[in-house]
Amino acid sequence: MKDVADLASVGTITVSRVLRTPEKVSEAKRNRVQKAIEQLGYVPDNTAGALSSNKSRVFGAIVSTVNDSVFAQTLDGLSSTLRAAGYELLLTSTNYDPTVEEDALRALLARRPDGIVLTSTSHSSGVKNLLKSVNIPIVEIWQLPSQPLDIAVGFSNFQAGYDMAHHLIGKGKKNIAFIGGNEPGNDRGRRRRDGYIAALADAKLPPIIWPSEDQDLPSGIELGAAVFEGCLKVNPAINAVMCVSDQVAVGVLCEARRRGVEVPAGLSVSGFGGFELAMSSGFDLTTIEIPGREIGVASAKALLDPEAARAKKVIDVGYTLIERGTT
Amino acid sequence: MKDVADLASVGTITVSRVLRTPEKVSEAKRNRVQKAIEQLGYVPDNTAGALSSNKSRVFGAIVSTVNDSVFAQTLDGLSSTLRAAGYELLLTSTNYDPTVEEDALRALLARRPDGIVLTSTSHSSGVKNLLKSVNIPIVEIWQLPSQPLDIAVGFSNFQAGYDMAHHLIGKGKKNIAFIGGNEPGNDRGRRRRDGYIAALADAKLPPIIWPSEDQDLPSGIELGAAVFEGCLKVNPAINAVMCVSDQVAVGVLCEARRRGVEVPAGLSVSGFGGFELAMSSGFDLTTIEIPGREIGVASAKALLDPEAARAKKVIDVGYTLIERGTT
DNA sequence: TCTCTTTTTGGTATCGATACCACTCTTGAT
DNA sequence: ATCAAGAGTGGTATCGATACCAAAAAGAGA
Repeated sequence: MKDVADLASVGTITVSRVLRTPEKVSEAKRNRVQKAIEQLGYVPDNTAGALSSNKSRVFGAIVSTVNDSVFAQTLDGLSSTLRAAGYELLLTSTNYDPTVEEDALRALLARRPDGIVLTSTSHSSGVKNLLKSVNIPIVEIWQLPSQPLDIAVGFSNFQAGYDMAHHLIGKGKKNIAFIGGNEPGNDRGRRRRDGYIAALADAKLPPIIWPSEDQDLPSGIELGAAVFEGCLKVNPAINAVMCVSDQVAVGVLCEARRRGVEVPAGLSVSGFGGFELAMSSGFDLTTIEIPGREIGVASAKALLDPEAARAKKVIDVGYTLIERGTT
Repeated sequence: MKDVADLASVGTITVSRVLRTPEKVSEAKRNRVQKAIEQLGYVPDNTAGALSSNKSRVFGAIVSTVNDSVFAQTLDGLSSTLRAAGYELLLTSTNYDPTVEEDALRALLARRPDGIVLTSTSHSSGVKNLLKSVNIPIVEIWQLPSQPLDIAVGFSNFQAGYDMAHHLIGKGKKNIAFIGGNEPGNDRGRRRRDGYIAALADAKLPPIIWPSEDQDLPSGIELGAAVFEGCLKVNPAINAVMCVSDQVAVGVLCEARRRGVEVPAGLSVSGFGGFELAMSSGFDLTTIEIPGREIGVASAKALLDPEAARAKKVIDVGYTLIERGTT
């Protein structure tokens, strides 16, 4: 930076100002400085800037997994929006292991981020203390927590589960099973299940949940395929399955086709998530679509302007129940 | 850090050593320091450490998209391995827009990363110059470049395309079409296509490629579904389609089922990628599986020990052709 | 016991930017 | 012509760690 300043015959502080607040520098000097930067191939050192200004221009994200298409969209929206504003994203994933969260957070805080995004909503006390001790915006995303730490961006999984169950009930189905939602560390699926239970209770229908907590079954598509043997055979009265995710629903649909089960006449199937596959022509799956990218964009905005976001506290991006051919 | 040092009655440098090289500090002082750290809830400031040591303990990644399940696995492997070694990952995605790469790289370099991972292999001269001017390990992943900038980790898309085409030829198919691979900015699909062309040339068969470069068609599952109208109707002799990705292949299979086309008797279908769906029970798709996570782990290792990696220069993780029911 | 090596420890300068304050130079109003 | 307000500019201290060097302590061999 000194070299640039010398070449342009200005003080170092002017170079700094050209980069951060160019409007406060006269045009003549600004041009001279910019030419010098170009000429020397100068790349500023943000680590130094972070130290002196106490602003790192970096945000941290702790996500449960990047390996999920709708999560990935969120990350995408987050990172693009932040980058457009001149910020960068420090990414850490916990792989749904809650014990990793505190370590990850500590490592993140050592980088002095200007804000943090978290995907989980239940935190250990160590995590809560760490978050309280730093004075930066904290954004919890996806599941809206009942007691937000600071700012929350997402939607209500409970309500989504309720709505979908209500939709199936409205189609005249009386024996509706809920499939999945018992993965440890993933409380979002559980909330949807709770919404389902509430909707059935309101309609005075008995809930059927499969698999039970203690059964160790594969998740995803394979779980859906296993439904026929594991669940429908045991309880043949079931004429609708509400799946915790689109992946599971696709598994059910594939297997239904193979077995010649008619959908939705013999069996209604619903999904959740707006997974690409569910939207494509092959399946025509009724599902709840979550605006994944929008969650990312909204949380980026919350990080960039925490005051405005704190005024709202909870930003509900909502969801859309998309009725298609499987119900 | 000064507070911690005072509380433990040692110099600040000793505190620093407890954190970075604990084996060089006597046990008594080490314990005292660690207790003081705990007691004060001290979180070290890595931005300051980065400035003085010229080592940021952060690596940068520029990926084309996070929104792809196999890519996501790579990111996952990368980030887990780095975090285990005490490093963090700064993530930037370009969304397949090559013009973004230079900007993203410049922003990344301002953070003084200790190394960089790139997914694309063709770079603008500005990017190349920037990379040359910094003296840190550069790892290009997925597609193995013919002229690696520094270190490369991946596999040969050309060879994978060749092998799959060879497999189909071995099944007695004579009219094999290649579907997809023309998305701008994604040269990996193009390489697979080139491998396909080479294999067909070796077998003295004419290549059929759809859609052509100038056709603007949706990609992914929908492209597969469009094959029947757009391609097979025009050229009914085609009895095998080799798809650029599993997504496209799944689209073909769905549509084939609907139309009652027998697979593989009437039409062989192959995919690429090892997308979860292709491995699950519903489709039984012949595909090429890429060890996505392993690419991430291997590139993390290359970043952490660049000398060992540079000795090899190119790390080929290979792929596996998985023959299933669709061919 | 003494010397010599090795280990452990601390003081001070330093990394590269920005904050803060002070100063100069405009500009426009009186 | 004089003054006030504001814009533009630069000097210097500072952020919080580590590098480098020197000194002290501990151990080893005679």
